[in-house]
Amino acid sequence: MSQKVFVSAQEVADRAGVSRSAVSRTFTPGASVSPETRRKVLEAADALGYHVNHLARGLMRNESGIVCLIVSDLATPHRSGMIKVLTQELQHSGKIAMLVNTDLSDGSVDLALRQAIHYRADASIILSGMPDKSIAQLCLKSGQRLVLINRDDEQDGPLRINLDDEEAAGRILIAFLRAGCRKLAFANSEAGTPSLMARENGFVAAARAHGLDVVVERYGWTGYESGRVLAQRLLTRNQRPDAVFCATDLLACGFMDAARHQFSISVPDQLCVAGFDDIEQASWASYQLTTFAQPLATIAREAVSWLESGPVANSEGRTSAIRLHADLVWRSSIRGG
Amino acid sequence: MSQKVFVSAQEVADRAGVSRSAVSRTFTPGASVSPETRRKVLEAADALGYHVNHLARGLMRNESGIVCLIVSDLATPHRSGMIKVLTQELQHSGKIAMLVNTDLSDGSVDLALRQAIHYRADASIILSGMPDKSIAQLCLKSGQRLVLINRDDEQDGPLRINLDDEEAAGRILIAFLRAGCRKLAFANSEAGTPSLMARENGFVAAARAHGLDVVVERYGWTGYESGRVLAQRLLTRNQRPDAVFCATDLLACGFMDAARHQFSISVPDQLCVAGFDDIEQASWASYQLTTFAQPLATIAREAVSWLESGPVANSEGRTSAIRLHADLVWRSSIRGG
DNA sequence: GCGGCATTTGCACGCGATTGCAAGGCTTCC
DNA sequence: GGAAGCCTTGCAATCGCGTGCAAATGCCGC
Repeated sequence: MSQKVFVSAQEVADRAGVSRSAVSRTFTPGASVSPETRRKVLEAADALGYHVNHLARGLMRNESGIVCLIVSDLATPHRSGMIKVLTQELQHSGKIAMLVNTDLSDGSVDLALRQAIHYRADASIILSGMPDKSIAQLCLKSGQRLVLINRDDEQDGPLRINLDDEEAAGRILIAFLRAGCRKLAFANSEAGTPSLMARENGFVAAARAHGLDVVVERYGWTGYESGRVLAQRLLTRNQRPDAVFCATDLLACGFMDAARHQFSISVPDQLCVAGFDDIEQASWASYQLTTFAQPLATIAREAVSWLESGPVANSEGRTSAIRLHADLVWRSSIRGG
Repeated sequence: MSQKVFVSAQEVADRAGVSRSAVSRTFTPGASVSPETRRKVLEAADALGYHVNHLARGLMRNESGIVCLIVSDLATPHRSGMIKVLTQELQHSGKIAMLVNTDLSDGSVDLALRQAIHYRADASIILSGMPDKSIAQLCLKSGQRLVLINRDDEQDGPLRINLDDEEAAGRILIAFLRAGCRKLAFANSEAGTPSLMARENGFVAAARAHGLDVVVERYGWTGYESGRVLAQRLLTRNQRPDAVFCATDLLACGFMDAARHQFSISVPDQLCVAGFDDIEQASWASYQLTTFAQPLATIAREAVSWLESGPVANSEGRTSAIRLHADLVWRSSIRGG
């Protein structure tokens, strides 16, 4: 194997008997090159295995084609599903994803984020519960476009994509009522992110509108284990709930497991359960969880097409916001249907 | 907000009253700069909000700091867990991850991969079942370092990290025998990746060594649904198995669910089940699956430290291979213990 | 045959950084 | 005091590419 690995535009130019500019123009859409020259260049490029160096191109164009995904709870079913559709959509539009994992607590997060900025990423998509607005600020100040998914930062500039959590909460309440439930509970984590709180508040408000109270319990991180603890707390009360809306499918799975295996409560006969996200596990036979599906494909498409719309039209801080509808996926964790 | 977004080294140099080289050297570890100059530079840099442009640096140094993660089945619990630890480890060592999703079947995969190469990624880590060796070849030819995880390509150059699948299969056989099982089955997908086949072959061989036969069934993709189908096929046989080793936890979950909810078979009383990977769901109360834990942290550490060891010492194709041990995680899907 | 016009091509500069080389400053020692 | 040697520093070349500008080419109509 030769020591010299990459071919430069100069070498292609030499072989094709044209100038280096001609090579550059051949690979620049919309540039003025004659068919004949283009043919010669492409031929030489192919023979030499030439490819445009994106580092150099990004340097010149001042636009790298890199989109930075800033993610916490990476391994969670919902988040990984989101990453999957986002990377697909990005690749589809010729961009490439850089991944910044914000799970760690040491300084490496900050470091990686700065890294991403130093690579002059064109944009960042934040799917992180991290309440730290400074990240977003940093991205904006670096001239990146910014997409916030399921966060509700009151900020100018970014595209904000959210679900109509309150409305969904109202719908699930109706479903509980139809099933004959009256002793309502809401199981939440302590994360306190806007979407989680919207679900909680929407549920409580809807119940109140029907003259009903909701027992709200919050605990820990938004995961399976927290669901179990929440079940422990809610199912040992004097007035045991007969319906619980969990802020997340993961919580719901933990909740159901504790209810069944620990308290021998039958779902949905004695207890109706609903979740949110429609992760894969919600459809598993052991859960059959009624839940709300996040429109992942739509979210990804909206996000990427907004990014593609170019860095223009940014009328000095005009905020764009998209509010999407979450479909109710009906399964057997609620009676009736 | 001003139009000019980024500060260049020149501006820092001007403000600090030094030359551009001094600025560069200040941000290059090991370069020769006097404490006094360094102080002035850092001060100016801080005031102006200067950061090294990694695109330009990568261009000069011919090493970008980018590591490309080539992944299929991104949203799978095991894969997303792998990605999580890898990104953490990479960030920890000052590198940044680019994500290429190989799930799509259209040309965008190839495109994204080439993209990654065009960004002059220093290395690629392949966690993809994709049997396409050409990807690996392409990476190597581009002068990248390459890490293959749980694949067994017979190739020179890359670091290959594998588990001792056969040995693990032997251990689980012993567990089944201890539980009194004699009618053994193996549930596999049709993916046919080396590690899956190693588990199958190892299990069959170990059984044969004990004078026992194994019913092997393969179906579809390595996911929950396939597990259900496999259960359907294996549990309707005349001689119903009393122990099944599933090539993957996801298969095992589907298998258990079908066994319980569709065939009303009690696990582990009437059927012992084991899986592989130790995904989060394996520990959920509904499954309590006995399985093998992939040493994710170790894999990530080995991979990244090998990458850090630099592009040297590549004695023209010397292959490095690491074989790791998978710990058996004992839960209640097998009798006894 | 020639001027006018549109298209193509090459030159040369710039993007933002790294780095070899040589000049300059300082200490040290004879 | 002066030569030797080390540490700093600036100059200038380089990395691979994009692009404005002017020269060159080709085509058309008169």
